[in-house]
Amino acid sequence: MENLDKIFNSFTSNNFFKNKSVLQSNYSPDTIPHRNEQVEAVASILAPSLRGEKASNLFVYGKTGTGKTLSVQYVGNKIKERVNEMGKDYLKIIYLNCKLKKVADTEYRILAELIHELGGSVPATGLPTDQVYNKFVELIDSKKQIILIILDEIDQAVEKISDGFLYNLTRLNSGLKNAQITLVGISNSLTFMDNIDPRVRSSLGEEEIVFPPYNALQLQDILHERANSAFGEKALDEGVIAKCAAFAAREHGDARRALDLLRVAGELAEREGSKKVSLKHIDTANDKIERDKMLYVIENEPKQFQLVLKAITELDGNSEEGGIFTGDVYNKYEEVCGKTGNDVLTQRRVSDILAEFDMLGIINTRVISKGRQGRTREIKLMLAPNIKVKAQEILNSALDL
DNA sequence: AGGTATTCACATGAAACTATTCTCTGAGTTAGG
DNA sequence: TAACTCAGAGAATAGTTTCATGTGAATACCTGT
Repeated sequence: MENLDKIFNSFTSNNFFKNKSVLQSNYSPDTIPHRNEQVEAVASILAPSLRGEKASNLFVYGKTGTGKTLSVQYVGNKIKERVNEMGKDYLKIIYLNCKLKKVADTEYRILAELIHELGGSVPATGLPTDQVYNKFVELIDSKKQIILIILDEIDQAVEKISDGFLYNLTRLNSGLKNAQITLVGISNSLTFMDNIDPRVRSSLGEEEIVFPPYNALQLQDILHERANSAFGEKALDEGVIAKCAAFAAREHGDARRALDLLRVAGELAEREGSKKVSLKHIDTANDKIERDKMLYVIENEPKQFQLVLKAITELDGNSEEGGIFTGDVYNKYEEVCGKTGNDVLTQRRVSDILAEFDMLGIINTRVISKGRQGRTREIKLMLAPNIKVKAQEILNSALDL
């Protein structure tokens, strides 16, 4: 029991976290370093809504962790504040993350969510979509107002739904007498606009802003700023921030990643009861993040995928020299299916599953020709030994072995 | 020896099938007028 | 009578199978020296 005391003590006495929430991903800071240009651009595009006029639709691109969402929300809040100061209420801002499953991954659900945000309500199912549209129109057109709809991760939604829905949204304005809608789309994919209905492209992309990735120096600035309010004095070793920034810069300048890294490193140091975050903690944190991400993916993979992965992990290491090939995996996979009483998929499908694992980075494959022995994929399992052990445990319990 | 043709063991594509989830429609139900 | 609810028909979707075609190089088979 004295162990418990030790754990609790390290949390109460050694509080070098002044305010951990600053490092969490949903925290929104007062300033956004190195994004002045973009923030100003967003602001000037959306500014007309201050006067109750319709602003141009805006489309924002950029990789994850480049501050897109943050900047847009920031500007949105400022505008909203300003409008409230002026004592008006003709502006409504709705933020919707299209990636959230079960909330916004069908046209119907997105609309339902929008209506919900506006204070209306619709049944979870049962109504035809155009009626939901009508309800939505009715709701917003009841008075003169500007509706600013921010659709985050819009590429995810379109992938699932099709762009017809965006077309409908952009066309909605022409049927409105009082209200006007401004759409702000945020996309992680730079090529998103390329395969979209031209009509949608022209109306949604009236204005476009690209968010470039941060470089290592910029990441350092960001980290410094947040670290100052997150940690107590002298809680970080020399070079900790530089190292975090360097790690994240390697991953296309993902600031979120950098902050996660710093936070996890801090948590590790805290748990250890050490007074400072050292470089070593960063490495451990990096491993841990990587590991947790991998294991999370593996755990949530569909059963058949897990069966295939199980087959690969069994072959990995103990297989005779020369690597693992598709045929080997398939045989092993059949065996595993037999043991666990699962249906056996065709080789064709397993081939696709392998390709998907490749995409996820769980395995690495290369198509090689072995001459008379045919053509196949050479497969390498990309899990570090300690992760592999853990992964096998997860697979075994998921497959009741 | 040098050149061609075969052949293997899958890769890669397209289309069709299937089970599940969504959407829509109309009948039945409810409640207010 | 209008609004709501719900079951079932029909449409969309994801996961998978079937069928078809493609592929790189080791190996087999020629061919002429």
